[in-house]
Amino acid sequence: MLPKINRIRKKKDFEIIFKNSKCLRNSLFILRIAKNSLNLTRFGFVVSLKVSKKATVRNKIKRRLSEAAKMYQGEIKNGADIVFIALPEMTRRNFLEIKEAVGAALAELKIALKK
RNA sequence: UCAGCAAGAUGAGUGAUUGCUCUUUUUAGAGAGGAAAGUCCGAACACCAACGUCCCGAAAGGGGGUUAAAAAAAUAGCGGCUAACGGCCGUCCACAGCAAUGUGCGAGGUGCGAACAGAAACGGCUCUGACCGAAAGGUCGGGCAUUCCUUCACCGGAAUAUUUCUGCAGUAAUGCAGGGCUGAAACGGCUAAAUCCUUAUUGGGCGCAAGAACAAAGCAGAAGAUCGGGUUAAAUACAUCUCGAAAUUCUGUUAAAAGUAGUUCGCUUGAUCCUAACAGUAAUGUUACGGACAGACAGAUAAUCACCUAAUACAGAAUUCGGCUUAUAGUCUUGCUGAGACA
RNA sequence: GCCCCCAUAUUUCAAUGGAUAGAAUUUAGGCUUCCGAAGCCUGCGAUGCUGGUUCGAAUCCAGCUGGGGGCA
Repeated sequence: MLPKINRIRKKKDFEIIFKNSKCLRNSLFILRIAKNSLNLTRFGFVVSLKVSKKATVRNKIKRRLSEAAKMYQGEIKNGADIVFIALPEMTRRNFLEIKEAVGAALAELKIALKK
């Protein structure tokens, strides 16, 4: 799990990010990214009831996404809020596949941000 | 020994590395369940309301207490347990089963629904009184009241006075056995609801997003990353036009009230669990220099490896407890049934 | 998290516990027309699932499943 400071924790923050953020989508999840005024990278994870009815499954997806995000944390420039919205396809994938997908998505974003 | 059925228990452990939450702060310590689930019941606690209610006060008001009545709804042999319950335990009876055991169709009444068929499942039928008629039948009424027994109560039973036949048992209610008849259906007719009525008991509303404390941002102007729409040949390669939303930054000016954003409390040591002793058939209760005990708030309790093993299921605490219901791999225990073998 | 509601043809709605679950709409075929539309006729098509009560359940009772709403 990521420490508390690196998580997005307030409802207002989520609202701001959803209002003005860039969007990226693949088969596993939707990714939204926005700049923040802090000198930190923060992550948020959304797993709705539509993904799975079981709380254990939802928790597992959150933990896996969190772990994947943690591995790439160092490569991202500080000052970004990133939100992952999980899709139902998530339930059928293992950790390695999720990790690869997260890596690919973040790499694509890094190029976009540099320019 | 194998197979099956029923009931119950358990729901892994140790070490290392990395990471998270809380408490301590140098260290270290603690960290999901038997169902945490469904939200089907019952309580605690909190606020609100009302009063057949009490205390303080001159009053304003404050602090307790209760939920009487009515309505919705629930329960129902008898006795016990519990804070309470629609729950649990014991027991009687009835039913099911070879049995272990399970079920509760267990308060009282009405007898609705009933086309066809039928003597009969209620605009009917039977019994009975009066009148009309030769008869078949028709018309108008009655099926009450009293006494005794029984029940917490409502009710019910018996006699005056009656609901298929025979036999046996019984004071009786009724039970058992056999016969006859009816129909699609009856352990029926002698039955019977979860529908309707009555009685007794329970029963105010609302749920921790309850509720409490502290308490910012203000207003005007300017710039504006970025996002969305429009225009357009193209607006998701970049630059550029226009409208709207905007994190953030700068400047000026900011009295009170308020209780918003937010923060903190509520929040976890309690009708708690384990162990032992005693009381009790049991549910359960009492006692102990005894032991154990997650507390988050976009929400922690995880990942990897090794050893070990039968360890592969269902599944994630959210104010807290007591139940019920549903999901559940593997292992273990007890009882029963069937088959085979041996004595 | 706490508290509630709903489920009937493709869709929108009906239906005292009682005969084959009804109407509009959709859809298929036919009639009508030179061809369409409209109209007329005929057909297909449903009680979310599993049990229980009952002689009989869309309806009553219990448990699941799937949708939807309110409360900061």
